[in-house]
Amino acid sequence: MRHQKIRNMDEFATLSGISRPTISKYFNDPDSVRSSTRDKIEAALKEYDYRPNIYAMNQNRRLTKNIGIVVPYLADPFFAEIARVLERRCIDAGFTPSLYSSHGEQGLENAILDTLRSLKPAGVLLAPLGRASDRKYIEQFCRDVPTILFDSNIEGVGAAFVGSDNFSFVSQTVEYLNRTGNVPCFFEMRDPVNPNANKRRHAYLEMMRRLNLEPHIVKIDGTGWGFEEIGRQGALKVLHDNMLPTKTVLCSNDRLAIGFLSACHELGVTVGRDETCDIRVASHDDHPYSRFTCPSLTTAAHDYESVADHAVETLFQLIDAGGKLNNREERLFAARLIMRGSA
Amino acid sequence: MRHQKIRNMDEFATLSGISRPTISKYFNDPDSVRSSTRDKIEAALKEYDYRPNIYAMNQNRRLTKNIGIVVPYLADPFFAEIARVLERRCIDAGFTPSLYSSHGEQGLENAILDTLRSLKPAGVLLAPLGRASDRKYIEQFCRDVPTILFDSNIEGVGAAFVGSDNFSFVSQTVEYLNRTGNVPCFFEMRDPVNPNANKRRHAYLEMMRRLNLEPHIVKIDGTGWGFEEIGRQGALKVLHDNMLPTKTVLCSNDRLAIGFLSACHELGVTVGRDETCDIRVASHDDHPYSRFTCPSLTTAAHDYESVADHAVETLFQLIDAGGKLNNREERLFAARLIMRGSA
DNA sequence: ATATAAATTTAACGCGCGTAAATAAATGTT
DNA sequence: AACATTTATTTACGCGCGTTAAATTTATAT
Repeated sequence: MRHQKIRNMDEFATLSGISRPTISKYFNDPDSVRSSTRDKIEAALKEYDYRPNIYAMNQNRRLTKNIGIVVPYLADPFFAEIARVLERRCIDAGFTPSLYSSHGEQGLENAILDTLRSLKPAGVLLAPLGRASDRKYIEQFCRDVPTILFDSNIEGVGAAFVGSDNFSFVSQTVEYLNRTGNVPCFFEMRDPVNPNANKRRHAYLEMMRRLNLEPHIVKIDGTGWGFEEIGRQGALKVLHDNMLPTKTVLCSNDRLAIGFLSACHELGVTVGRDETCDIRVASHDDHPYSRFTCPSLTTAAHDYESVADHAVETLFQLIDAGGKLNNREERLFAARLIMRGSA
Repeated sequence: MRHQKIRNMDEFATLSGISRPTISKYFNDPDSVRSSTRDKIEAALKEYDYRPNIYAMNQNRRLTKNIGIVVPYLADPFFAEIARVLERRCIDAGFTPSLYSSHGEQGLENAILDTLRSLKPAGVLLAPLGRASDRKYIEQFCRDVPTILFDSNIEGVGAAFVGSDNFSFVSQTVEYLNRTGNVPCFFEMRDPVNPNANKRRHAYLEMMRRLNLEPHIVKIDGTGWGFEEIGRQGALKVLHDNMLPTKTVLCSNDRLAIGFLSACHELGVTVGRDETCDIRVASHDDHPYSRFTCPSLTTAAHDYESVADHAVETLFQLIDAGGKLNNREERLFAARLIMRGSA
């Protein structure tokens, strides 16, 4: 590699002995040029280490190769994990993903959408805040930019939705808990930020109805995205007041359950499927830390890979179709029950 | 707000009654224009909702307003948290941060640096992979792009380093553990990826020497960034073989400790500061989940805010200074001991 | 009222690349 | 070998904004 600095594509074209439009074509799709010229270009590329100016590239292009990925809360390892898979898929497909976290704030979510708008991305994968989202703002954004919603649905917004089937989660845990012991009560936040929480509550009620059992819902206070602490405080209160309606607790999500288990330990309440234990606790999401809780958490796992794959695939279809799909697909993936120590 | 679409700055200039160069000046620094014209521009901005094309903006500018933030592993809530604070600081200062995770892979770290290079950022905040980093690659990058290293130092690379003082972490935990009970052994991975791990081991050995105590280091196998599982497997083995040299365990970091506690629970080994407990466990980092382990984890906390503030401040100085600082400062922040249930 | 400084306007060029049309060359087919 | 087809070259324009220099207007100070 020579240390000669190359200013622009013209210079590189001269040095590689290929015309500039062909070089341009190569960078937009290496397979679009004859293999012999491709070899020449790549040889020169090794020799001179030239990279086209991305700003100049994108300014005059119909569509950039950028993809925006937006999650509501990146400090939640669940979103970090799914973002990781999404990023990888985009890179493999030749796109340049950029990752954004709304940090649970509506203002930031809107600001991110503004930023994305000016990035002129080929498409966007958006997991909205949920109840805290500015629906109209997102709606307008989705009209302008090809967007797939994931994780948390907003009815009718975006070209498609890809997520997990909350009924599949809850039906499996309820069925399992009921079959292997006593009836579960449902432990959740009073005002959940995420619409999945509502779907899960409804699924619980529906399952209990089908099984001809009386449902019990335990609602705890707290706002924001610090679910573990909220779950812990709620559990401390419920356990202390002896207000648990049943000896089996089904938490709406793993992060609440992590807090719940922490409270149990603090109060000396033993948790496990063992007969000698005081209570059982189960949950949903298969959070990356759920296998390291004490005891390890029985939960229902997202099909991360499928959700990510299908979201990205749908986005690529959307991009290929020019930004519009005929009908708004809502694709839900089933959960997988993970039996561990806690229930 | 009228729904008229504005194509470019020229059009917006006409509509707002201000000349284009002045509009351009305004977007580069609103305070650089007279307040009366600023008012006119901002009135028109509300009316027409125009945003300059960022690609056209950046292509012909010496320096963009972009700042790159790179962390080794975003699924680790510690990095997610510090990234959150860094992002916020950059936004508040009028910059546009973009976040990248190396996902523990050298290839990806290098690819991210390539991407950043073509983004022509004003500056970069880089937490390198550590031992897995391609030193020469990073060195070359830092020569071309104003870069501040944080969390994990590479001697002589980058314009400055901002991180935590590992000796401060370990000295406090060792002193505390020794004072309140028996001597701690040091639990760590055999081949740690992060240079902080080595500093912590040395700090442990030094502290034990000062206290005239015999050091014991327990090294466990495992590679990669799945520290919890590595800690768990290591602990299962050590506990099963009864190879723990002392009844107090000081883990190199919280993620290992989370795995350790999980193993203890599985094997029925009780953990806590209480006399009746089998062992005590402490650690370092004050990981976001360390307060929710069972029992909650005694640990030494990073001064997140100070590290983030100082890293960003130093970067801004670096940018103002035109990309070069006279001497490479290495700034370390002290830890704060957090006493919880585990030790 | 005048001198001076500061801000704005006008006019124009350049940045690096996308893209299109016409032409030329290479490759494939019979 | 003649033809059709694919691929590359030449030429030229445009994208939207940064930036500069000179001319002009406006604000501030004397």
